[in-house]
Amino acid sequence: MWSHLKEQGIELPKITSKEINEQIGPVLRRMEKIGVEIDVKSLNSLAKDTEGKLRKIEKQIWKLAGEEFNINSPMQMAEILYKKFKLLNGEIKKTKNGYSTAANELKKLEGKHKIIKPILEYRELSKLLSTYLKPLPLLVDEKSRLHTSYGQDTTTGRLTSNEPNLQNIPIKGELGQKIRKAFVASKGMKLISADYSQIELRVVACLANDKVMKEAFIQHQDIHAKTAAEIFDTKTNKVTSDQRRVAKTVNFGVLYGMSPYGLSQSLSIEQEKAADFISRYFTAHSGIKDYCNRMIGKAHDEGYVETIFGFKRMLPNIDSHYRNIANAEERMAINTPVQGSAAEILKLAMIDLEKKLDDLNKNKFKAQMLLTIHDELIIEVVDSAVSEVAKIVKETMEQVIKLCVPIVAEVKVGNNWGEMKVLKI
DNA sequence: ACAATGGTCC
DNA sequence: ACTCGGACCATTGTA
Repeated sequence: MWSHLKEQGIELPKITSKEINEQIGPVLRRMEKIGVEIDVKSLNSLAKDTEGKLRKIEKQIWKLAGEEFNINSPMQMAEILYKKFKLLNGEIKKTKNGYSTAANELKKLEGKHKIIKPILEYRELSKLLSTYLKPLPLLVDEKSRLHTSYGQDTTTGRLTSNEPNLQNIPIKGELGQKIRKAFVASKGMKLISADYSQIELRVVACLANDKVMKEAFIQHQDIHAKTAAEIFDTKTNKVTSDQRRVAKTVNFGVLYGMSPYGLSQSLSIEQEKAADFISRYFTAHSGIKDYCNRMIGKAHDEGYVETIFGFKRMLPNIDSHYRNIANAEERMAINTPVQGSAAEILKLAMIDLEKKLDDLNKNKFKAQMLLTIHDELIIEVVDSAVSEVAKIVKETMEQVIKLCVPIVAEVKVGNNWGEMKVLKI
């Protein structure tokens, strides 16, 4: 399938998706067993603070609503907002049973009623309280370490994490940051985080052999700014931060097989505008356009698509006469090879790194992998070996496979997961 | 026990 | 009219 990659100078390690998954197994079991240390006191203290704040906001919301109701109930919330206050402005999405009260929809009403803001704040805090602050401290072992379980049963080849899920620990917002800070290195040790920079876009640049995108990565350009220049028809150095933000969404959209509707929703713009962005994007990136058509064609012809190491995803409904079902599988046809190949690259790097750390630990213990979060690794390392290990991690990740563009991993170090400093290597 | 809704991450 | 890719989990409300 991907034999054409060789002609681009890409060298694939001689290994199959199945072998990667077999070899990553023991690595994952070891990471599960080791676990990650949590500052339980800090989480408990944050939980207390947050409970207090929630009680306050709850009262405020009830006062504005003129009655007491269960803020956690979308049903009761819709009753208040849409029946009592008639805040429907014509652009609120419907759910199966009524009008949505999802945050995205409520934001459209922020200017219309004072109750919206505290509701959004309540939602954020109560989410973090009930999903992270309350449960996590109950799950630590006698050494205050938290042990997740990694799974491999996904449709794209990504790993999963559950009981607890450590792949969706908050990062946004003030409280989110504080929660990350409660993931700490043991005494005398540091955490190293290493994440691939735009690995999926680099992968698709190669899968699609897209001239413009390849050039951008080879020259280490700001890919989102460059895309902004293309779709807004301006110079890269004249791109505004707003234009760049839009372009970033467009670039993500590519990976998801974007439709004008989907793009318009995530950018809160008109569909016509979104369609125009997409059209300009595909004009600038004919390689990507061809790639999309090739994957859809393959799914039609063969019934599946696959990653660079041969992980297959069946797409049995690609010929459905229900356009929405067929369209959904077309998007999967576009996304799966990208997301899946990127996942395989990180898994390969983990297999490599495990061996190197084993060697390093032979004489004296120095470092161990703790977590994997799709394009990121968290490693715990003794203070004295930080720079040595950081270098090994970065090189392992960047050299694990030769793509048609450079692979870049950013390495950071800190005493906890919430405040890490970039390491120049 | 289960579906619906909503929200966190990459 | 089309309701963007991949996961896990909490809460509500009904069965």
